[in-house]
This record gives sequence, C-alpha cells and structure tokens, in this order.
Amino acid sequence: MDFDLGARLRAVRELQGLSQRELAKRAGVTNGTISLIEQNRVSPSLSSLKKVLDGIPMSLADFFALNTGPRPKIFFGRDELLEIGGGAAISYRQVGHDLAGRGLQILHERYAPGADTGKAMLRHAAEEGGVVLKGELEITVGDQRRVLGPGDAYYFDSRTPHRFRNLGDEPCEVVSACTPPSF
Amino acid sequence: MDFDLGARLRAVRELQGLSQRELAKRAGVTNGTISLIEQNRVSPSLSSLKKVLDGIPMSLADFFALNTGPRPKIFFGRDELLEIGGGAAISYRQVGHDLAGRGLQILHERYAPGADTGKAMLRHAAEEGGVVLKGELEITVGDQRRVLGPGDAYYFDSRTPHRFRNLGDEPCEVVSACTPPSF
DNA sequence: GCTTTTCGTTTAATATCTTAGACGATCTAA
DNA sequence: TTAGATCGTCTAAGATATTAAACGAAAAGC
Repeated sequence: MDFDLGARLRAVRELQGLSQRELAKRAGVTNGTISLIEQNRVSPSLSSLKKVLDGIPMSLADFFALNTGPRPKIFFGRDELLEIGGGAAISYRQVGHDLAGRGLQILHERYAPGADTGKAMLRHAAEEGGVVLKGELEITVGDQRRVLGPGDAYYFDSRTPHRFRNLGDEPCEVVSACTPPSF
Repeated sequence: MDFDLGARLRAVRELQGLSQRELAKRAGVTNGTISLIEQNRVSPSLSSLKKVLDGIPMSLADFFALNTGPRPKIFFGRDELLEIGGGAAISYRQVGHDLAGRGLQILHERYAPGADTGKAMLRHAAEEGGVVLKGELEITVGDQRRVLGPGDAYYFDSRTPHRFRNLGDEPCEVVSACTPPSF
C-alpha cells in the first residue's frame, strides 16, 4: 500500500468521535477487526472495509479520495508516446515548432497503407479528436472500433487506450488536435 | 456491496485489452484470483485489489470513483457533425454535439467564395490553430496578414484580434481546433 | 486435419483475515 | 480504595481469500 490505510481509517473514525467498539457495532464487525486494521496488521477484505465505512458512514470512493490534495501530474507523457514511430509509415506534421506553454497541439498526419500506431495501445492524459480527410482509418478506443472515411471524425479522452491503423491500400490523411500537447 | 466489484474490475481490465493472465502477471497475483474476483466469488483483500489495480495501472480512488454513466460518443460520421452558426457563406461542422466538460473543440469549416468572418475582428481567451485543406484563405491576426493554401497552417493566441476571409473563387475547407471551446 | 497457444474457470492445499473472548490500562463514582 | 465501565490490544479457532495446477473451449499456426 502506498498509503497508510490504518491511519486513514483511524483518523476518519476519531473525527466522528467513535470508539472502535461503537463503530464495530454499527458496522457489524468486531472491535478486534477494527483494531487490527488500524494497526495495519491485516489487509481487510473489501467486504469488511465496506461494512466499516458504512458504519461511519462514508463511501469507498470518498475514503480513497481523502487527503489526496492536488492530484499529482501522473500520466504526463509518461509512456508510449514516441512508440507511435511506425517509422516511415506514419508522418506527423505539427503546426508550430515550439510547444512550450501551449495548450493545444495540432497535427497533419499521414498514414501509409498498413501503418499502425502499435499493438500496445496509447495512453496519455488529454483529450483528442480529429477529422479524416482522405483514405480510411481504423480507430480503436477502449473496446470500441470503427473505420472512418473522408469527412468522418472522432473525439475521446486520451486516457482510454487507443490505436490507429490504416487498413486500406491508399494513404490516409488526418488533421488531429490534442490538448494538452503530448509530444 | 452496493456495486458490482467483479464487473467493474472486468470492465476496466478488458478496456485495457488485458487478459486475466496478463494482468495477473503484471499485478503479481494469480490468474485464478482475478477470475474469482471478477465472478464475485471472493471479496479480495485490499492488498490484493491494490496489486491488481497497480497492474492496470489505476488508483483505488479512481477505481471507486469510476463513472458508471453512459459512455460518450467517440466516432462521428461525416453527416453527424454538428452544424454551428451556419451562415450561408461559412459553415462550421463541430466534432461532437456536447462540449460540456470538454477541453477541446474541433471544427470542419467551409468558407464559400467571398466569405468573411467580419470586419470587427474576433477576440476570445483561448488558443486556436488549423490546417487548410482546399482553396485559399486569407487570415489576419493582429497586424499580420497572409493567404494560406492547401497544406498551409496557422496557430495563434485567440486574444489577438483575427479575421478569416476566402478571397478565392472556390470554396475553402479548414480543420481547426480551439481550446477551450469558445462557442 | 492436427498441434500449439491462449482463454476463463475450477479445485485442493495453503495463507490470510475475522471472530469470540480475555487481557491490562484508564477513568469515574461510590 | 474499590467496583464498574470503557478503552485499545492480543490470541486461538474458525472463516475466507489466495495459490498452484489442471481442465475444457476457442482461436491461431502449420
């Protein structure tokens, strides 16, 4: 665990002015269980933790979202972004050279026949969308997949895994936008 | 449990395109454990659930806060783009109908010959850019002016006054992006 | 056709969690 | 001082979760 579950539960319980026994009674568990959890001597089952939180009451989502303060900027161009290098098969022509301080990245993309952004699907914290200009492009986002033709468009949260492939036999052109820039 | 833990985990896992075994390997648990959890035949210990989510990766907070609402539309056929402010001379076809919560607006624009966004130049707090697909477009930004042709592109801070005009005798097409949405 | 791989599931054995109950410490009231 | 109440902790026994291995089904290669 990357956080102190026991301390978190204890803090929440004491904030409510509840004793271990009182909370245990409300939750339908024994006081010993709560004691052990608060000492981090066991890793409670979800059913137990849920019962305990119901006795406070507090949702699991709220419990885990506690005290997290300003969300750390994870996912920040962290992985796979350059793996797109389907090599010569895919070319990106970026509008503008310096992305520093920008909130928006615009690309004119060209996918050669058979070009593929890769099997390990891309993930980055942003939103992106685009319009297909020429050719056909198969786009997979999460468990949804569709082949888009000229004039068709897409838009999705970039955190869901996605993949682009040109399944046709002619080059495919796309103008895409992404915010914030991920390259 | 007031929600289907097993189904939630399965949905998250499959959205990543991971098999039970692949995820188990990443998480440091056995595939059987994941199978049993997804069938709700056990209530996993928090340590186990944490390990599993680390293999995705996803935080506990995000997992329990997962949006169970309807999934947003991702793909848009060429006839499904939303017509905006459709003057006869200029048509804006927006990717996606609902901008609420979005950080990015993408438009497929068409300027008829002679079309003009107006003498009183536009100003809004955002950044925007685009790529010209067909025809020619005169763009004025502040005291700079230029005529762009197919493949040419632009990018500027929307707070500086700007104006678009199609001076040619054929229609002009542009794909543009703007953040945050200004309509 | 056949083999090989991968998929999710199941089961017996093991590891871990939860309970019931007891323990000492602390506080209050008689 | 004493008895009673309440606190958090601890431990053995029972309940549950996890593992390791095997299973049949389905897809992929040959």
